[in-house]
Amino acid sequence: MDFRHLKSFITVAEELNIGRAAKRLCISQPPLTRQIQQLEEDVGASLLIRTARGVELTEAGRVFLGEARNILSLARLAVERSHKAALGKLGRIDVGIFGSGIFGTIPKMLLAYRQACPEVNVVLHSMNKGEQVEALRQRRINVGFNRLLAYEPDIVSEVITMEGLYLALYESHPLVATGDIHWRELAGQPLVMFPSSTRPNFIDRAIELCKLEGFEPVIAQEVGDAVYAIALVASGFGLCIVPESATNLRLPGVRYRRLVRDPLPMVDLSCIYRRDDDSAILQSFLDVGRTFRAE
Amino acid sequence: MDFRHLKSFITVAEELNIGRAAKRLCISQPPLTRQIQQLEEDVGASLLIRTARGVELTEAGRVFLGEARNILSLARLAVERSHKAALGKLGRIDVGIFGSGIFGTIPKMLLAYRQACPEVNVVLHSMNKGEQVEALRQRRINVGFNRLLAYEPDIVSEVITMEGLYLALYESHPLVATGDIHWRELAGQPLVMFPSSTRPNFIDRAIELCKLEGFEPVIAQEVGDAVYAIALVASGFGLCIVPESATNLRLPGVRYRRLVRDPLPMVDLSCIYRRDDDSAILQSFLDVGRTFRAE
DNA sequence: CATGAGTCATGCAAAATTTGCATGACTCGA
DNA sequence: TCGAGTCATGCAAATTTTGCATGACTCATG
Repeated sequence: MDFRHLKSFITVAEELNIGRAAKRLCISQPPLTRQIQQLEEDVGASLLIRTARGVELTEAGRVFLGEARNILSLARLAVERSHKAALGKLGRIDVGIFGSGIFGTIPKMLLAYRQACPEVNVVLHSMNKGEQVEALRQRRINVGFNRLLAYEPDIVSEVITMEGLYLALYESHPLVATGDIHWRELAGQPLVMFPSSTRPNFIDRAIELCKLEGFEPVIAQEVGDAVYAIALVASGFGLCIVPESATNLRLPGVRYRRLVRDPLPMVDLSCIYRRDDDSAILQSFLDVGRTFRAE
Repeated sequence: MDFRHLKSFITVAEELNIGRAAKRLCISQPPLTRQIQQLEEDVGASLLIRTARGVELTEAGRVFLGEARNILSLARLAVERSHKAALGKLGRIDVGIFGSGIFGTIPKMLLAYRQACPEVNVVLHSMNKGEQVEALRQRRINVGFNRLLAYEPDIVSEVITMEGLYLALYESHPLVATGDIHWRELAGQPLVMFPSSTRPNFIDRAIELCKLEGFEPVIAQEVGDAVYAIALVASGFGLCIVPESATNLRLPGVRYRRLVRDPLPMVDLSCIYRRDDDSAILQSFLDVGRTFRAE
């Protein structure tokens, strides 16, 4: 049994006449007759009733006709789906994402990817930078999002976007009255810092900038996640330096002001993946990510 | 693309080595290599990554592997289902049945058929004798159940069972006291008669027997259906001659007594079908019916 | 660093399969 | 009775598939 047999049988069943079916299939009648005979022998049942004016379907033939159509459409689907998989438009991608990554650019990018490749199942895994690198190596994720990654030989890091830094203040704080806030004004202010993940991290970067301005920051509290940090700001614990994307988290009693100095302090949002990963799905994902970088 | 390509690909995907797969398929390695190449060209995507130790699946290959397995199992199923259809064990059978046929032998037979051929969809249609013959000719039903069918050249009638006749009486009737009731005792009793369908019918038969006993029956009421007739008996309208199977209908206030004379009056329950219908489904249905006749 | 075992790919002739032509056997309506 | 139309079959030609020999390449190992 063969796809050719199925196609032939379907055509014969549609024409109810072997000669006409042969014409439609662009072969002559005898080979078509033989194909049907072979098929019947293979199936082990008579599929056609030969009459003087053509053929009729037996019950087995009617059943087989339906099945044959199913099989052929499934075959077409198989080719189509393989094609899509080869283009990275079908399958599954596991994405590592840090706690506060769900604000700002990343969800927009995921949404754009979903529209570009609706048949790819995107699975998000919450993990910090170190866990992402480990998970990439163990192939538990295909791609990760983080900031300030130290160089790793087997990992590629692509900057998706650079973000300015903002200060989160409780609304009764005197600095709220000003517009942009210069970094030096952080001197002496109690700061809530995050995250305490693999170095170099966001805290190191903030401390470094304070030193450049000539003061040691006052660290009121260290927490693991931006949401916790901003919640503490809301209850008056102190101020908090956050990347621009975190300002999308609106909590009552919290205001955000841009932090400035020369040069303007910024932090990257990057996409990381295995250097040896040439899978189409990763490529299609990165392609969407790169359109964001271009903006 | 054909089934051979799919089987080859599945084997290669299982072995991850073309040479070993070829051994399992009992062919040499070069033709298998070519089959995979053909398949890849047909699908329009690379399915395997050739390495020094064998092959790996690409993402398209993984997707195609799943689809190929689906297709092959569907193909096996197609053969199996056609086989079953050829044996009359799969499909649909439309059965014509008269109103009071749902008591007694017919439901037992339908149950037995359901167990014998669980994949045949049995569709019941309520219709009287004349409608059944018409529906058979128009192929709206495959088989019908009825009694006392007059000969029709294109219809075969097979007796499933012969049933004795019973008298339905309201419980306060004097004849309830006796055991079997002789036909002659019906003289002068008001009778509820059914059904008034195509002749010859059950009424004709009853009247004929009355005349043989030398009296004209007193017909209190004619109704179309046994259920109505027995309901009228329950409310004291009169007595009713019913086939044995109808005694399975128990209504409060109704008693049944066997009707006797010499020879014992009986009526057939028969199965009818088109003489030119040689479909396997009908045969499988009749086979079950015939086991009932044998009892 | 050379070697060798193992892999998949390819050229080519032989084998197997499929096709088309000619024709047969049969049915059915004019 | 005949003729047009159907499916079936014998046979040689065309096509496809196969196996053998061999090539190109990778990688572990001495």
